[in-house]
Amino acid sequence: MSNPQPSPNNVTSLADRRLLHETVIDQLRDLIVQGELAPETKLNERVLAERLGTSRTPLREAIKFLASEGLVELLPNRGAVVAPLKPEKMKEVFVVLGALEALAGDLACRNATEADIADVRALHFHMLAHHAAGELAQYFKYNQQIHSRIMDCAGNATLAASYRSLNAHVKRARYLANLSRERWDKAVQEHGEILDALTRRDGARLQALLRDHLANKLVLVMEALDKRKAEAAR
Amino acid sequence: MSNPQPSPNNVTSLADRRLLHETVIDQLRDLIVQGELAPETKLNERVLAERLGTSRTPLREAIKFLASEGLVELLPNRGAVVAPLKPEKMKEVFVVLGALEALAGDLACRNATEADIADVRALHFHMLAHHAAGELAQYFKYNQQIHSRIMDCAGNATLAASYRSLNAHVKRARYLANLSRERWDKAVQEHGEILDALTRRDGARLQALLRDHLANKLVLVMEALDKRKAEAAR
DNA sequence: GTTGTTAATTTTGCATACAAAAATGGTTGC
DNA sequence: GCAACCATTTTTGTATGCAAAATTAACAAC
Repeated sequence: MSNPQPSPNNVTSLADRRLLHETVIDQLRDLIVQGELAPETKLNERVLAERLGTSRTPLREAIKFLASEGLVELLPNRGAVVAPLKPEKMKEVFVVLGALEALAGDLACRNATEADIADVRALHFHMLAHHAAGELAQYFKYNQQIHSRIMDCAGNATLAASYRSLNAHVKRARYLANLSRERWDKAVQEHGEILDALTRRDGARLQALLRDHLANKLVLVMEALDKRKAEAAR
Repeated sequence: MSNPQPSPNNVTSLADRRLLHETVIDQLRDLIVQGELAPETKLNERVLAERLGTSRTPLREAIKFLASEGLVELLPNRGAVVAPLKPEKMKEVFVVLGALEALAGDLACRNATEADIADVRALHFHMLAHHAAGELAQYFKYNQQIHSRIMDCAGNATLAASYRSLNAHVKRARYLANLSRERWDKAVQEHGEILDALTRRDGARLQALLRDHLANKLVLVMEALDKRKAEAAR
């Protein structure tokens, strides 16, 4: 049997063999979203490629991909930089996100199964637990999951993709916003109302709540951006 | 006045010297949107690069960029194909576009200058002229410009970018929808009401009109897709 | 004829090489 | 000292080369 192992014991599933440039896209996106690569950082291809353990070609492909998402900006003949975190841009993003989340809330009230809503409720109580314990990072994680879950309940993958793309910008800002206890409590209370509206499948109310929730978050982010700017000035 | 004019005969402005891969992005997008590269066409890198007069590297970068826009799909180790035109996907896109256009309409009613509205009106009458003359291609052109113009009046570049990206999918479908005279007349009439609502800056009404207008367009596209599918079946 | 297997071809994915443009640094003239 | 200019270095943009994977074709067994 001189079979050179064509594929009898092919254990690697199709999902496993991810391509290098795809992992690079994810790595680079994480670096940007988590602030390790600060806004307006120049992306030196040689240095970054080495850091990510790859060559320039897949890195450049990843940069183009993220440029379309708006996380990096392309400067002709001068490479690329991490997209700046401009207050004006952030306002725009929140307005669009508001419309997308509102739409998702409305659709979710119509399309969610009872099991879906039970899942959101479970996440909600996890979030409450971390809020009570003062664990901000964990709180953020479940908070984010709740919003994503509602988005998924809407049953519109295109909507979800647009949301995810824009939400990356907001996530970036989160790492520099520090929540006061008062604001934090308020956000948690709003989440209670959101869960309530979803449970009663009151689409109109859920829309309004999500919009308000985002508007309050925008205030937080703007304050953080102003503060950062003030610090940069002195 | 020491105007920094780097070189006297530097006619090429910064916008002019576009990079090869940027022109490739636009060329490839046009090929897809205008249907020259049909849905599900395999993108052979060697062939396409030759056709666009470039090498594989810029082409691959362009493909990654358009993948993020959703116009092409990446198949690991199997290259890329033009994104299929699935009815399900189209429905999703229209729902999201509806929310974005409605938002734009509302913002436009608040932010547009009188000059902006006059521009839209001018485009509207150009469109009417081409409708009267039965010139479908020119009608589409002005129709599209009206919607884009309203989008611009909203004064939210992020919103506009999201709209443009999703709208590319719809444009693709347009090339296979053939408008009956009745439907065409109805669309034109709707445009009259849209212009009216904008003129009166009635945001709530403009939102509703734009949503309905899109819903009607969706019906057209779905019919065209069904028809195409039926033809493909026999 | 169909199915399964294997060799040949093609195509993709990544790395590298090379050319053009931009950034840097140093020198000169004032 | 400093501004302008030119040479050097670095970095980007594009093309090409090469290995791995996938597709195709050919062929054998049933």
